[in-house]
Amino acid sequence: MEQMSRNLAFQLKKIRQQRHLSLDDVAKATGVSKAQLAQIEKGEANPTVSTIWKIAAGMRTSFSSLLQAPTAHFMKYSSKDAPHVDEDEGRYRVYSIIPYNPERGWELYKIEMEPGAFSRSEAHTEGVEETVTVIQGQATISAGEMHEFLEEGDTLVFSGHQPHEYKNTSEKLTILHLILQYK
Amino acid sequence: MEQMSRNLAFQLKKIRQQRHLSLDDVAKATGVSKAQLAQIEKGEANPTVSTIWKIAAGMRTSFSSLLQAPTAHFMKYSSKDAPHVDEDEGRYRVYSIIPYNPERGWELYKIEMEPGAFSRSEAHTEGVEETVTVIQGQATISAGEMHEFLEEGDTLVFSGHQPHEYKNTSEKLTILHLILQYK
DNA sequence: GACATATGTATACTTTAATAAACATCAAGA
DNA sequence: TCTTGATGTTTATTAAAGTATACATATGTC
Repeated sequence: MEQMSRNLAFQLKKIRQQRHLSLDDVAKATGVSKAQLAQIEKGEANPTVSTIWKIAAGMRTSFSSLLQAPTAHFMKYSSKDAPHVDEDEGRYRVYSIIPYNPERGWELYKIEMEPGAFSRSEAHTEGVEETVTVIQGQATISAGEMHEFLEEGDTLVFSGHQPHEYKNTSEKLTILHLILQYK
Repeated sequence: MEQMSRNLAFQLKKIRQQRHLSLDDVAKATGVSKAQLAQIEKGEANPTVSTIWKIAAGMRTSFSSLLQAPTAHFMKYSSKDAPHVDEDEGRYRVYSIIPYNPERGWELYKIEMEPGAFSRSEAHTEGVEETVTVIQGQATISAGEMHEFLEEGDTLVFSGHQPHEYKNTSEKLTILHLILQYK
């Protein structure tokens, strides 16, 4: 996404201004054209790795510091446009609340389960951790050989590298929040 | 440089193979074309940030882990093709032994000073550290208000954010190794 | 053996990143 | 006021990133 372009925009501009350099100076030091640098600082560019490399090298800085997110944002995610997927004939519904983002490293889902609804997931890749909180209702969660019954307010954390199951063992609609954390 | 492309090539291939995915799988998960992914894995591509973002997001991984250098290399730098710059009418010569590299964060120079040769540097940007080792001869180094006389085998470390001077106070050729470290 | 499916490679094309040069803007200094 | 120089912006062109499609090569399976 253009998230990264904005980070780069911010960091480059910051470095350039801290060092009191003009676009021409930076162009000369990095070998990247002035026009392109201007575009990058405006966040209107989608540079290649080699361009970023040239900037990092010329400015004597690192990739990470160039691509670092500046500070906290103020970002609203609306459940209106949250995409969702159904399972178990529509009785198990998964809504993506916050999609995965490489900077963040995790994603957030809301899960709605009709009474008796059931879902089974195969083992994810190594290093995935699931954190489930029961917002409403009750659920039984199994991972490998372990089983746990959860009520409203309960939270379970488990490693997702093994097959696991979600089941609504109550008589009413159960709502979960699921955080998937990737290493 | 294509250093980064190689890191990306290695890391992507590693992830893909660890997870037993085909290029088509990754293409579908990331939204990046199979052809481009193949190129990237061969290290023959120079992807844009948005492409890397798509890969990181689709693979549920981070930028840093994708761009991480895999393991130690085995890389020879020849002093033959080391560029050099002269000062003080050719009596102060600076050879770049290892050029700056964003992954490394520092660079190495060799400095040759004829007897009496002299060089003055303005303050560098904040966070630069200089490490000077006398390989041969003697030198007097000043940084701000501090002065130090160095003989063969001596090393001096100082902060480069103030004006500093190098001078060969001996009767013979003095050779220094200079490491410039950037924060 | 012939067919089907899956996987990586090569090729033709479209889109766009990157450059270079001209242009606009502004602040000294004569 | 009129230059002059420095700085960022705009525009036209070129170089290459990215896509889509077709191709080659296996690896089963009937």
